[in-house]
Amino acid sequence: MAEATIRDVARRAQVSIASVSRVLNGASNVSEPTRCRIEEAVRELGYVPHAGARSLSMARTNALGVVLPDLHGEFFSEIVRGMDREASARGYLLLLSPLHGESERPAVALRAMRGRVDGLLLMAPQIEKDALALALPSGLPSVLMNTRADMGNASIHLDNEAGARAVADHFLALGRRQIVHIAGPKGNIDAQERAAAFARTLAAHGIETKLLPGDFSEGSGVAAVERLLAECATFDAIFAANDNMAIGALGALRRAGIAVPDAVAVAGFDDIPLARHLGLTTVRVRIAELGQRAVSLLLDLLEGGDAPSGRIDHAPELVVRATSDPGAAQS
Amino acid sequence: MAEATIRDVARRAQVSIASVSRVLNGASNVSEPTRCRIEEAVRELGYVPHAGARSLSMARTNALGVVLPDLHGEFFSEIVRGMDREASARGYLLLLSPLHGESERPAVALRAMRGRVDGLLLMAPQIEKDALALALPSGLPSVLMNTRADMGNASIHLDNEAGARAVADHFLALGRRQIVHIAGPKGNIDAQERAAAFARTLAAHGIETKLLPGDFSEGSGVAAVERLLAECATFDAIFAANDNMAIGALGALRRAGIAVPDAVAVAGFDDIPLARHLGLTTVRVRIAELGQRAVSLLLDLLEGGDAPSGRIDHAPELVVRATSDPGAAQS
DNA sequence: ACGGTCGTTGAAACCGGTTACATGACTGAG
DNA sequence: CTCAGTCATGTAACCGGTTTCAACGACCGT
Repeated sequence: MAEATIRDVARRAQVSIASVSRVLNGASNVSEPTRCRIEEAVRELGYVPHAGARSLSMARTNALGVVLPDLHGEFFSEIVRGMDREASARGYLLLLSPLHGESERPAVALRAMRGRVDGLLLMAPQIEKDALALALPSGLPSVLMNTRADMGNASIHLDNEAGARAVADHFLALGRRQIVHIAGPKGNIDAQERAAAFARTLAAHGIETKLLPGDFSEGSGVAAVERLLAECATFDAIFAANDNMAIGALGALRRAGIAVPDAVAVAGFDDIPLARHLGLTTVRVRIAELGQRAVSLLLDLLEGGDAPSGRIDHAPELVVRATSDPGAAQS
Repeated sequence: MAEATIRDVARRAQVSIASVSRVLNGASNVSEPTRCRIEEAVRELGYVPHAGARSLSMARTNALGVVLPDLHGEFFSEIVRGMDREASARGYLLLLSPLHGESERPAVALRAMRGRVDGLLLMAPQIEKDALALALPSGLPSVLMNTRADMGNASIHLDNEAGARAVADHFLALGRRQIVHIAGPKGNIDAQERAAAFARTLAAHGIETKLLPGDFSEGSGVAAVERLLAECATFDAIFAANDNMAIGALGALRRAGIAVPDAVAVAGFDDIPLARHLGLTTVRVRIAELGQRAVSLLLDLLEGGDAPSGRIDHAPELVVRATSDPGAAQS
């Protein structure tokens, strides 16, 4: 049988659809007997309101669009978990649209959201400012996460600079001087900021950073270390632009019989759950919290009407563990 | 300015909305000059079709509802990744609705999906058959994952029994005889099946399984081991109902100075990415593939019209690593 | 007995699209 | 020259709800 509609309910209860709608939405001005008849009809027909139709007429969907790049592993789950926590606490659903294949036009993904969601969460560290401005649906309240553009949109930014600086200072304090950075993807703003701040901090102490390419994948961390070994390079510390690569590097070092942290200290960025288990020194981002705050900001924007506008900064924090400090306590 | 509608475009291009709709959907029967005028109007107004309205009239949303329990860590990200891979490859979006707080009525989450999605993916290992039958919207094609009920719905099941048996056999082959099982949540069907099959297999060899309660969280794995130690129990192998708990157990054993695998072998279930890094022996589920297959099944159901109906079985596979075999190769 | 008020109800417009069908111009065959 | 058949286009119904507004009856005070 086809799904029952509000009209079926109305017919069965011998009332108009208006009354049914009122009962469904808990309007007060319906007499007791009528309400009962309607509720019974609803029950008998197993009627469930059609959310799509409702959002059309109310111009409100109770859903948020989430557009993420092809995130690796735990970063993805953590951020979605955080977003979901806040969203469902406030009665919203999450509509996921991965931007995978950075090649693909982001515009497509964004356009598909029109009329489906009340607001948009967009994380696009790869996209150029102009492309982004073009792709962003103008009518949709949006929160940008870790993007370059700053065009009046509410946004939340990770303080990559502070994080990278903390790692540099930490390495310096450990007395390391031959320092390697495994960078993230070329166009990625987070990767760029981390690399730049890291190199700058070291340079201020007269130390040159050896830069290796990477793409945020574990494999690229492995490759970077293998390349160092092949070149017979000497180094006593590695800072990878994210934990995934740091973990790859760690594995490669272990296989090569290089002592961590004695010979080489290693640090990552993100503090994914795995980092704790492996004793990886890293920069804690509180990823879930980042997602949660982004949603919270967006919903305030939506519900409050007035913009707390804001550009929020999300501050990271250095977590020292065994890969840089042999005596590091479990944390 | 408010978002442009199809009528605005029509007015601007001096045509009827029908023609605009035709151009938008690539219908062939529109003359070249008209098409151009319309395309230009679309561009000038920055018009983007309203997906919600479209789905209402087409009775098709191109979205799939995903209802998951409050999954832990990597299991969640892996399964969503798999689902998303298949869904977006076939042009669908994912609408997430966590069923968190198992207390909360699942019915609410499911009802909210009506009219928003074309099909439903439901993973609810906790829910009783009757409750599920009640909550499932009848008109919505659904794929059930790891649920007890089998009510004509398409479903995909993990072969928990085979997995648990494999672990039992493995422990026996290692010569372990004092074996502990850390169980999952009480009402969880996966947990129940694993525990039952494990105990049964051991019993067939005259070995009694010591059963400890758990809830799939890492902390409960820690707690279980601590309890064993407090009781001064003797044991030489632990099978946790999932990797998270196994990892917790591993940490607790390490802190207690108990050698793994020499004194105690440890195994988990799921093979989350973390398991590989920690060298945890486990049962590989290929979680992402599970999600992908579920979506694939659902879409075949939707698009093919005819039901490949099927109940698909997803076979797991034992992966032996360092926590049960000192010489285990990296894998 | 009458006008006014209130609470309940229904008719109909609307949200933004799609699409069946009608219309009218134009073409080619008989 | 007429008639059937195309083709491009427009009109209007429809998808399943919400909401405005008017109608209606009961009840009230005078």
